Amino acid sequence: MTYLYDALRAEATELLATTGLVDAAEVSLAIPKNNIADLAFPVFAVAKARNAGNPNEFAKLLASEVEVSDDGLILAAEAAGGFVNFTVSPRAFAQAALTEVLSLGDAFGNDTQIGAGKRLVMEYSSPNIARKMHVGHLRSTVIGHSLHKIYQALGYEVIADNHLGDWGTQFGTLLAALDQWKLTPWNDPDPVQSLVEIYSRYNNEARENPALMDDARSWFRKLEEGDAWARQTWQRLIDITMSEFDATYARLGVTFDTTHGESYFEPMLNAVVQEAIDKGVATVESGGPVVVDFGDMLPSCLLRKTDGATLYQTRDAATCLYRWQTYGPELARNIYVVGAEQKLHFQQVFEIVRRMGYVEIADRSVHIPFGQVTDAAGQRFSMRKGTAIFLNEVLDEAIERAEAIIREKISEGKTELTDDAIASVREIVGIGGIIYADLYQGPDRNIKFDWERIMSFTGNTALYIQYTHARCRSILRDAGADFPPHHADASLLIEPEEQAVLKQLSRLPHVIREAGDKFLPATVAEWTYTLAQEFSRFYEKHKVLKAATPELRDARLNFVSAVAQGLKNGLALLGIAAPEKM
RNA sequence: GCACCCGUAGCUCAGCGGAUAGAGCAGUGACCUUCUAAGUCAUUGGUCGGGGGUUCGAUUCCCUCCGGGUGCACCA
Repeated sequence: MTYLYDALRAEATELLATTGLVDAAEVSLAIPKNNIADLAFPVFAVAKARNAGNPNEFAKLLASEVEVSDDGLILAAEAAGGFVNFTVSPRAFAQAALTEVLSLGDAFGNDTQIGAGKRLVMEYSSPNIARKMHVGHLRSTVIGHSLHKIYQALGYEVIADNHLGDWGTQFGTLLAALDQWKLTPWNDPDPVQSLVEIYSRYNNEARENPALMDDARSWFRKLEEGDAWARQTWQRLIDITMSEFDATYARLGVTFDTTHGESYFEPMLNAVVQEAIDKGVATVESGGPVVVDFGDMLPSCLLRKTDGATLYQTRDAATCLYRWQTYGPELARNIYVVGAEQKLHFQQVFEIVRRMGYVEIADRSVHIPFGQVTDAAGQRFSMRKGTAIFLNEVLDEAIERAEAIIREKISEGKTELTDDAIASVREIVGIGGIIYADLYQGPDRNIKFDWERIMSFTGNTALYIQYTHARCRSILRDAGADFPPHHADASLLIEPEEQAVLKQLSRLPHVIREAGDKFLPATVAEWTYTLAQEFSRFYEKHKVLKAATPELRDARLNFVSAVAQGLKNGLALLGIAAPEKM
């Protein structure tokens, strides 16, 4: 897909190449700082490579040799320091920019050729069955979901997998408790909460009475062996937990294509361990444990314990191989959105797979790590200490805070909304705020969970972007039958504020590609925020409905429509909704 | 001890080889009879953790030190 953004760069490159002073391949263009120009070519590297002397002089020479054409997008080339700066022709640029946004609509920014014919597996969220989702699950869910949207925009067939924690001795514990105490948590008002309490109570009692743990282990063994009641009850635990998780995902707008929990891979583990041994990747040590030694490269790890049980690494190696076998060579990437504390784990898993001879999938597997969510004092939230904040509580609180600000604006006479509209807008604003607070920054840092910051109602927030979108839609509503206009001449949009908005709009395709390359939704968040900011500056200074001429009014109506579209598309890539009115 | 991540304005973060280091919040001062002031404009605030090095040029790359976080086989 060739966008205006691409055409502009191609034209600048061509202009430079036709001077004969540089080759097209040597030209790498940058976006200038402080809006000095629209595109820049830093000549330093080329000047040096060609022994062309002083970069400032070389830039002057280049700029003087560039001959712009009358029907091109570029108006002029000027030297400034060691740069050749290009400025666009405002009318032609406005025309082209507006046309592509309005004609592509929801698809504006997408470049489906990039991923065409390629598949991509993404593992994210991955909570544990019989537990509550807490703030710690938010990051994986929200980052994963946004990347999911971004890769779809790039044309990949994305398979989102929720890798549930649905296996392990904790299920033996729960089965033992349910059996001994004859409990039916599925009939309780908050079944998952009951499971959490039952689990905790059983473990507490087991501290006094170690025989209880033997019972738990024996129930897990029965589960593994396929005991009918154990299997049926285990499935029931999954069902009641998933019905709660699904409700949370629905609030966040998150969906998955597969939910292959750890149990799904259980039957494959023995074969994987055996294959690793056969290929000399792992060795059986005296006493029985199966060890992988990476030499100086990485700390060694286990594929099988002395008691014969498998480990996390075993399961993830099996998962990785399963995906490669199931999704085939079209699988371009196997992505794990999992906390940074698992970094070493994934290095080990990918290296095991590589040493087993599956180099392609090892190369295509990537771990997207992110920092932890801590409390205001920088302490980790702990389930055990009871300091954990549950995800549903976070969402409830966000929605309440959103409603409070909405009602405040209504009471100040700033807006009018029906009760139905309030009910919808508070969700969009509250949940959007939570998502944006996580995505607007890169994933590496730890995040201090701070209500004042994540539910701020001013500045760089989802709310600001949503508000800007609502203002755009409001203008279009007020235009009534005049929108869409029959004839609109976008070349009238030559005010600096209009040009700034259009330039930002035209960069979305580039931003989506970059976000995909860097696995970084924050790139899209920043673009969307900047677009809202540029539009707000326009909005402050210029009138749309009361523009000086009917022609200008028509052009600006289309302009506003394009901005709304851009804001909506940007937010959608983050997994955030754009309200029509707020 | 070893490995990885982070350290940029009072606070939260962009920028990651190029032009005077940018936003938001907080502070100060303006702007609503005019399309939603949830906004806009102006302004205050920086030895880019310290020190070396590579480079025409370093917040950005390399080394080293300091501070904070995380991980380092029979948990996941």
